[in-house]
Amino acid sequence: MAETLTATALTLKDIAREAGVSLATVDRVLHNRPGVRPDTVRRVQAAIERNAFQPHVAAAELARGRARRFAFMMPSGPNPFMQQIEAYLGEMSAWLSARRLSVEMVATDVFDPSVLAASLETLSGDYDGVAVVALDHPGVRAAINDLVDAGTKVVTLVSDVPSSRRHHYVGIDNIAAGRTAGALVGRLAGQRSGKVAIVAGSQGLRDHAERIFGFNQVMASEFPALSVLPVLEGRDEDDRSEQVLARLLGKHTDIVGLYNVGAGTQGVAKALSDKALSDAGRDKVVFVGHDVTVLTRRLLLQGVMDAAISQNPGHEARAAVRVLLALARGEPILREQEKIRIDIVMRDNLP
Amino acid sequence: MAETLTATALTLKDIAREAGVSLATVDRVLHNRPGVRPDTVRRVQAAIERNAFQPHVAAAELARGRARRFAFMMPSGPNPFMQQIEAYLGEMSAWLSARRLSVEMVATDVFDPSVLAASLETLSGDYDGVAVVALDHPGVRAAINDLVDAGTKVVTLVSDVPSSRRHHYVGIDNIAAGRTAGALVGRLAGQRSGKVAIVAGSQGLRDHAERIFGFNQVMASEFPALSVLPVLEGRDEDDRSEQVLARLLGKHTDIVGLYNVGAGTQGVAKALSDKALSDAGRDKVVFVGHDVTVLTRRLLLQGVMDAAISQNPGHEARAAVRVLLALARGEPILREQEKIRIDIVMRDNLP
DNA sequence: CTGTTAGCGCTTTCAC
DNA sequence: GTGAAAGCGCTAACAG
Repeated sequence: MAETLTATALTLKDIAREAGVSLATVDRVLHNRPGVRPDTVRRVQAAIERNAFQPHVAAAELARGRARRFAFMMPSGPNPFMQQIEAYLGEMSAWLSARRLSVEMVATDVFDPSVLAASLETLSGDYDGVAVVALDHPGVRAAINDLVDAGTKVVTLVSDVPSSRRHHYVGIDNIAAGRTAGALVGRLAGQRSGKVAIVAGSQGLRDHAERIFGFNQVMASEFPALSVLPVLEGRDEDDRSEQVLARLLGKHTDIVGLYNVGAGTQGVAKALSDKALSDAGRDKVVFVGHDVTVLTRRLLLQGVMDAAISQNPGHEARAAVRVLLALARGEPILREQEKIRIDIVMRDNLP
Repeated sequence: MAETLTATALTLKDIAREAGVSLATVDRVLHNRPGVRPDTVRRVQAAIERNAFQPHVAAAELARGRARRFAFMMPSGPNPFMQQIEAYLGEMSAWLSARRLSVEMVATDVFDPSVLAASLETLSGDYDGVAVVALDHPGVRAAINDLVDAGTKVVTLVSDVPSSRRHHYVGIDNIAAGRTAGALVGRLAGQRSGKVAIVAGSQGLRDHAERIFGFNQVMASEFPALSVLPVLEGRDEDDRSEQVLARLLGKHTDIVGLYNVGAGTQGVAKALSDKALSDAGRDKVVFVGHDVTVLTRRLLLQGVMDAAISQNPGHEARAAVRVLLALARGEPILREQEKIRIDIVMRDNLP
């Protein structure tokens, strides 16, 4: 009826006694440090495993004594989603300082590869870990690899550079996110047939490109009654997004669905509601976008937007910190815990 | 350009010096222990605040030395969702023992209030914290309050007893979950009109009742073309769920949507697919249920089920442990982190 | 290659 | 009321 989960509370000293060696030797084996004879290693490891020994993290942390410094390299400029991540990092400050951790925010132009690469290089040596919203570009990849080679733990955040040797990626699977968006547009359009528009920031951004890829995949295979129009690029800006979309809506009268891949949501919504006014009787265009911000929350509540595909910014902020910490300490990463899910947010499950 | 989040690393000793008292006194003030003159308290508090002092958790944990024991009281019997929670607790075992925490699983008949209350009473005194999947009943409420009065930290899990003095609830807002289900059934049904069926375990269960309430709310206000049939009760059992649903499907030929509130999914799916065979040409019934299990995952992939409303069992398990730990240590709870979201899971965003 | 030892920053007796 | 001092279980520097 009652089942216990836990090893008994042994200490290094117990293991040392059992293996017939000193504390220091056990410590060396525990951290695979050199300078121990192979069969001493085996003897100690046997004792450790036999007892399922887990060193007490609090004691280790205290003894190590060193404060750890992490840097977060974020896009400069006003991106509401990034601001949310920064805000959640701010909320962790008590948690951080109770663990003698510091995180510093570094703003840079992440869209210019050479600027981003240069900024990354300046971080070298000063930090135990770096989280970076990265652009997938050879220069950036090299900068990341340099950091890694210098012993810094590197985590890519939101946007990945899979070809680099970064230790971990904290963010969603953007292809799956695009597929999810496609399924939603298709399903919510019901029996209707017609055209579907896509507004993206730029197809040069890896995450946008991947989302579009996933979206098209689903549309092509599952919703033959809907045809996808060529991708519009709004550079994540409101004005430009509004213009390009308004023009498209003018040209095609049978648009039933819209996928907004990036930001520029304000402009997209504007173009859409202008159209709604002009063709009163008709069914509303199904509108799916990304991320829950002050704006998208309002649009969802108003029924202008039907669903937002979202990655929880609070979770991303905390996961990035926890992963960097685990990497720095040499602890295992709880993959299940740190995985970022693709959330579907509609009016009734707004967080 | 670079903004730092963190207090400088002061120690108790620094505060003691600054306030002109000893370590012990600062410690007493820090934990509002008695035996300190009021104005000494003020002086010390001033120093603490002036420096935004945060005691080092690792040092505190180490010095306290005591291992903490938590109990999880879970329903006996094979409920896949509960089994997932237990499995995720199991995965935490290394994490737990590295912190000298133990969690014990206690199975009991949570559906019988007197049995549950009695089981809770037996826990008194032995544990620092208890997480319980609770039935909302006066006897259970009293048992929870007794535990709280005895100094045990109590967290309700998945199913709440809001009228008790439990310290925290780890679970979703079931009314909102029901509303989300309603919105999905309604939206996915498209332009169709017809009837909608509900299969629940029992309307006596608080979470089921709340979900149904939310579901009906949305149906009534937003989908006038759909009419909801009286709730079927399947006791969360496959056979019974299949029978009652099959009968209903036979009686009404115009059922376009189905909401399965609890378990018994296997039976529900069976009844549904039998019907699908019999009326080939017609549109499939929109089927929305709860939780991602081996079974619902398969049904989603097969397209039998359209969406699952889900609460992340891994997150719930970890949140319950973290909340109990924070309560036991007297640390603040990160509400944002511990909040359980209502996930909408469709085929393409299966976790 | 291995052992000894001095802390890390708190908590907790036990004296005063 | 308040303070002094002995650890908690590790790590790291130094000795051997």
